[in-house]
Amino acid sequence: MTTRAADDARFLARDAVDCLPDGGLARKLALGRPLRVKLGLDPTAPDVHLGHTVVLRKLREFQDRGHVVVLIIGDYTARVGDPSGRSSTRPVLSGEEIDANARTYVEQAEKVLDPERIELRYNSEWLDMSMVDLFALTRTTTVAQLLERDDFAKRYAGREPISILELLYPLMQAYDSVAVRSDVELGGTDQKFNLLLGRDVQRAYGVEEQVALTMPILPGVDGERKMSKSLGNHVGVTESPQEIYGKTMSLPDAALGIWYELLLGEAMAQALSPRDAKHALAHRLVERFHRAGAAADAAAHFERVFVQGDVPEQIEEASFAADDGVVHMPAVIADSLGRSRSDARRMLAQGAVKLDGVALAADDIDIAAERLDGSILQVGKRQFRRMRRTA
RNA sequence: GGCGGGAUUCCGGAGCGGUCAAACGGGAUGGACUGUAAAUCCAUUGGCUCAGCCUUCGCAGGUUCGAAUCCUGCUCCCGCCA
Repeated sequence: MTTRAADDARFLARDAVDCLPDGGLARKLALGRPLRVKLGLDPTAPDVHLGHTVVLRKLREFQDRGHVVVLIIGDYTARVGDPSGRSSTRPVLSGEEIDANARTYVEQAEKVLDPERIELRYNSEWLDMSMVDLFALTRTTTVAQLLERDDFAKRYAGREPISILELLYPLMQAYDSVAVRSDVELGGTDQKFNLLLGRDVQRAYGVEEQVALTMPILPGVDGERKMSKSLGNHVGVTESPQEIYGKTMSLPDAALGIWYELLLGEAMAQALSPRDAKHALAHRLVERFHRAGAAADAAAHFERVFVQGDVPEQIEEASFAADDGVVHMPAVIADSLGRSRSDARRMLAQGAVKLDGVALAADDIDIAAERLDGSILQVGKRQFRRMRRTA
């Protein structure tokens, strides 16, 4: 029993950065009951991306061993809004928006998690507390403790503003752990402080302390910075097979190893060339989030459009009108691609516009409608429209 | 409560009476190249009926032939002292 717990603990913590305190996870597992493994979700950004799946995959491992995942929708915190001053525009959301976002989030998370072993909770359930209760919560922690957190410490030292509300966020998150009696809380390494604070606060409330398990941060498609939607380097799990495949292929070779490790949970086969390894990775990621066969199609699309520089199989249609048999290209490009006309003119001037694969000259501003009708308009490398005349 | 600093184009950040649609960096887009939507190099980056015109520099007024730049009021933000 105890040996088994130790083995399980070793397995579950194998790719974690921290698993605190030492031996804590094995002790929890030795209790022999299903553990409550907590993950907090922010319902303001309902797009689950590959970075999130690192933690979700870990949760899944717990589920597969009979434990329960407690997903906490931070609806109350979202309603309060804006934790970091003006910097990150985090709008205050309405109840309906939060509900919708939460549903979307869970739906997407279930691409990785086992829906049968999820307990879904909303933190408004317990955070909508009285001042007296809030004071009790704030009494558990000192400002000095909160200032231990890296970003607070930096901003405090640099005399940058830190709002009281922001200081309260870690406490609220910690209280979530009290409320759901979590045995383990997961997060990225950037959550380490918050997860540990959860232990302190649980202890203050006389609740059994949770184990803090942190997973490495997945770098985004730029291979450098952490994957996040706001940095625009993310790959969403709901994106099209083509997008997932293409974005994965754009990953710098240097980041390949980390992606293999964190997303597939295995080392990259050394025998493969970076190119082949990346294709294999892209293939498996697409398969994970889409129907069987989608990966092969995406690979074919990639080969065709990016490697061969060819036209994709599926092209959106765009219509144009031409009263006098002549069309004004800047207007057509602007209308069909959603750019401004000035931008369209620049594209023309730079030779970025092709009609059926043939580049238009910079002075092809007005062209015959017959020439455009039925042909494929291409702007840049990857925007294609099949043109149809309407008038 | 007192004193001081600030609000600029997608972001950061110059500019401090004309030569400003506004330096520079980031991002984005396009081109070349490539196994790649990577890297690198080059170009573009407010709008338009485009050799010109129109709208931008927190908001509202004012001074001036002329203002992002000066003045007044307002809004918001930040810091210091108490």
